[in-house]
Formats: sequence, structure tokens, C-alpha cells
Amino acid sequence: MSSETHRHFIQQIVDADLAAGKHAAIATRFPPEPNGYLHIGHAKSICLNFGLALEFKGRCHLRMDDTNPTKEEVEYVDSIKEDVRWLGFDWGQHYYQASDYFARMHADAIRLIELGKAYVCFLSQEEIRAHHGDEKTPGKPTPTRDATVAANLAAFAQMTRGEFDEGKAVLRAKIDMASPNMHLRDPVIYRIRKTSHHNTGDTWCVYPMYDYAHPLEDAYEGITHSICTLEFEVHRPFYDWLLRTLDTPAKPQQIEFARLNLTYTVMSKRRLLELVQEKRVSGWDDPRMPTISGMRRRGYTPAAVRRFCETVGITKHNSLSDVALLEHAVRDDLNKTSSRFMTILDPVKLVIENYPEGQVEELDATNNPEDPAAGTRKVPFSKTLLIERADFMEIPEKKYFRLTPGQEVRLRWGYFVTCTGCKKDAAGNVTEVTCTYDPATRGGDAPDGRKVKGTIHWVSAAHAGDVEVRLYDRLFSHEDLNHIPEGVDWRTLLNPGSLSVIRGKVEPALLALAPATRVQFERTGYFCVDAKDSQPGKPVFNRTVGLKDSWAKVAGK
RNA sequence: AGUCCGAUGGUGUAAUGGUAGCACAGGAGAUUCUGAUUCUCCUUGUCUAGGUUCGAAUCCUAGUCGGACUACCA
Repeated sequence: MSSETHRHFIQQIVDADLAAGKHAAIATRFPPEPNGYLHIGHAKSICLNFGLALEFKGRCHLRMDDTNPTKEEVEYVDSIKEDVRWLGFDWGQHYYQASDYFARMHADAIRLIELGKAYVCFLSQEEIRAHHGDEKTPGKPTPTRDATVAANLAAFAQMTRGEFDEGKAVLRAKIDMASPNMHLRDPVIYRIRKTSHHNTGDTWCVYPMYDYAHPLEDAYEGITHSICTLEFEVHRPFYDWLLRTLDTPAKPQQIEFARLNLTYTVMSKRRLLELVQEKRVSGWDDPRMPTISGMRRRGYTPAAVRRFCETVGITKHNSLSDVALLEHAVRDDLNKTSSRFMTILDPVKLVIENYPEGQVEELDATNNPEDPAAGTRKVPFSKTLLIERADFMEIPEKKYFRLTPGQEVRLRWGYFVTCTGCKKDAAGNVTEVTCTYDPATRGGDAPDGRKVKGTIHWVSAAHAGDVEVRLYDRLFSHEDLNHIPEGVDWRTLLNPGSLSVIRGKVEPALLALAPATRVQFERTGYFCVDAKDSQPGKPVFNRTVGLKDSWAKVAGK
């Protein structure tokens, strides 16, 4: 993490601009295209843009960049709004859509033509590409490049009226066909799309391209700092050219930063969309997805996501962040905020031989040792309990602190018990562990002050609820999805064990939790009540992230 | 290949000409009614070669490596 005083390069730019009196207040924007769900990479951008506005008491606009009717849908618009709000940000009155500016952008295109800075090109897509040239070859001018303003005006009007079929004509900016920057070789700024737009319907059949629309949207809204990712660096000269040529009152400054990459995670919308369409996941909100909605369903907190975004920082060089950073952020938050419960995911019976048959006690358990205000709850205790299979070993490994014949352990919030042995079936599987308890240790403390090395969790067999538990692991088994071995399909890199569904035995209190409640299963991990598939009294639990397990490391050696 | 951008431990980042620091991960230990948490300590780094300077991670030059660009996507 950076030091308290560290300011990243964008903050420094804003500091300088404000100090120089360049702006009275700053305005940033988060401009997603509604063609997919937001993911953790967008969260980084959202935190940056809204965070800057908050820090400098400026404003941050939420703007749908809906300039391509063939790809965008209302479903995405709604999910984007929900996700930004969930992350904890508020755009206030500043919700905009590129499509709201279509008329104004169109008028500006006409101005551009009048200025002699744009012309209608009738070349086919292939011809345009052939005329484009390459790094060492300058492009060739289109036949109509030097047509008169009147002819271009007329042609653009025809385009606008729908008199040409899709692909028959485009409007191009007239800049420099020999520029070393390809984006300055007369870029296409309007194309014909005879598709209904989710917002403007059939009003238009010409739609602006991103390169043309974006600077204008920013200028119309008075954006001061237009922050985008590194790949738009080469587009900046056009961004500036357009604002200069049209002499817009506002001259927003485009600043690029490095997008987020995460280990074992795909971040491209295209791939995410394929995972959904090919049903390799249950949907955009599948808890294994790096989408905001997936992480929300998985049990991540907005605070943890924001914290993570702070941790990875803002720079101009590409990097691959370890997903462990994200996991740490969520554990750190959940540790402080979630109530603990006892659940057994791989049960084996534990019978307390000297505990009275039929007796049931209600023991007090602390909900969250990190937060006394979380209070306590009652947990039923009886002669026959269920414990984790891993908490018993007939022949113990070195430093094994759990149940093994002759060893005493504590049953959390219960009693000290001493293991007496186990019963097995014909195949040699342990079917029951037996022990005796010390009645003087009720609640979990020995009056004589003796200590035990291990504490294990349990549930009363007769009182336990039976629930579905979904154990999630990383979606991919390959670390860097941006670098895949030659000839390998990224889909084959999916982790076949990314989801396992099991049944768990839980203490009664867990059955009454509201959907989306986040809890810790003691000694196991953080889980949350699935908001979609849970039924009243029948919760489904999603594992958000496991607890750190240093014993697993020791035992694995 | 051209143009542009970048390069600090295993990972992510600080240090803005003056002691290379932080977080994660990893290791060792202490504490603990979660082998969790917490706490302590430790390992590991300035891409290379020149230059400027009393002094360079920082400035300059060249090289190397990585990324972006050659869509009627954004």
C-alpha cells in the first residue's frame, strides 16, 4: 500500500490544474458501454473517477456510451446503475447517455463538413482498409476526399435520411492520410446502422463512432478530466483535434491509466459474454465471475472491493495483480464485520460417552470476537454431535492438536472432551468418534486453569439443519489469461473444480438468516446466503473465500 | 517494421537529485476458546551499458524487454 501522503499521477495533475486556476471545480465521468456487465476492472475506474470527484468536491457523471445500437441493451443499463450504486457511489443528477446527444453531435458533424474538415466516403469497408496504408506506407485519398462542402452536406443528408444501405457510405474526418498515427488517417466518424436503438428507437440510421462521440460528450458535459485506459493513448491526438477544430467551449483533458489485470481471471467483456452465452457459468452474476454482480452474490463487500482498488494503485504501466490481494481485502473486511457460526461440511459423529442421554443444553456463543456489539447466541448441545472428519485422526501426525485417542480438546463454547477412540465400518472408514467430557469445563474454560492445544467446532446432530453449500474456487487454472500458450483455447483453461456443491450440517441459528447475509463458518471460511436460490428456512450458502489455513500447509508438507 | 507508452523484491506499489519504504505472498516465532485474527522478526528489488552530478530508481543517450495502435467496436 502507498504511504498516507502518496498521491498518484492523476491526483497530481488535478492538484496542479486546480492550483493553476484552470478549473473552478473538477468533473469526471464513468462512461461504460451498456453491452455487458461491469467487472472488477470497471470497479477500479469507478473508484478512480468517483473517488476523485469526492476528494476534490467536484462531480462525477455516469454516462452510458450507447453509440452502437447493434450491441447494446437496456438490461445492461440497469445492471450498470445497480452495480455503481452497490459500490457506494452516487452520480446525483448527473446521469447521461450518449444517445441524448445524437442531434447535437449530428449538428456538429455538419459544422465539421462546413469547415471542410469532414467528407462522405463511398468506399466499401474493404476499400477503406486497402486505402489506409500501414506503418511505413501512407494512406491513399478516397476519390471524394476533395468533394465540395455542398456535395458533402447533401451526401450526409442522404445518409441521415436513410437513402443509402448500411456500409454504402460513411462520414470521415479530413485530417492526414499520411499520419504515422493511424487514428489520424481520416477516421470514420459516422456510419449507417439501420437498427433500432434501445433509447432513440428508429429516429436515427446514422450513428457516431466512439472516437467522434466521446470527446464531444465530455465537452458537452463540461468534463475537466477524461480518464480512460492506456489503449486510448493513440486516440488522444484525434480527441484534441476534434475539440480544437470545433472549438468547443470546454476542452476536457484525456488522461490514460493502466487497466486492471488479475491472476486466474479473464477481464475482457467478450470472453465474459462467451462464458455466459456458452453456459460455462450460470450467468453474469455467477459467483465465480469477476463481475460486480458475481462478486456481490459471492459475498464480497463494497468496502473490500474499494479497498482493493486502492491497493492496486493507479499507474501507467501494465501489470498483473495477484488475486490474493483481492482475497486479502475481503477477508480483512469480513473478519471485522461477520458473525461466526458453526457448520460441519464433512461430518462424522462424535458421541460423548459420559454425557446424559437425552439431555440438551443451550450454550452461549459469542457472535463475533472482533465486535462485542454483535452479541451472543444460544447453541444446542447434546450427547451426539457432528464434527469435521478432518478433526479426528486415529494415528495423529506430528503437532496434530485435534481429536486423537487420549488427547483432550475443547469443543468451542462447550466442554473439554478427551478422545477415547472410534468405530469403523467394514471398509475401515471411521463412522463414529467417541470421547468423554469434563462437566466442570462448561462454556469452554477449565476451572483448574489447564489448557488444551486445540479447539474444534461442532453441531448437535439432532438439532442440525441441513443446507446446500457451494464451494467456489478460481474459475481458471491458468495464471495469466492475457498470455496463453500458442494454439490453446482459453476455454480449456477453465478450472474444472471451480464449483462443488455439498450438503452441510449447520447450527439452527443459521437457518433464519436473510438473503445476502455474510457470515463466517468457524475455522472454515466466509460464506453468504445466496440471494437468488435461497428459500425461507432453506438457505443456500456461497463460499466467499476460505480462512487462511496454516495447518493445511504443515500437513501438506 | 513504424509511431506512441512503459520498466523498482515472487506480486502490486512508494521514494518527484539526498538513508530504496509499504502492502500482499512466502518463512520463523509469540499470543489466542477459530491452526483464524493480532503482534514481532526475516528472505527477496531499482532492465542493461554509457553519460551528467559531490550525489542518480529519479536527469540525458543508446540498447533490451513489455504493451498499445494498423475495426463502418468501445
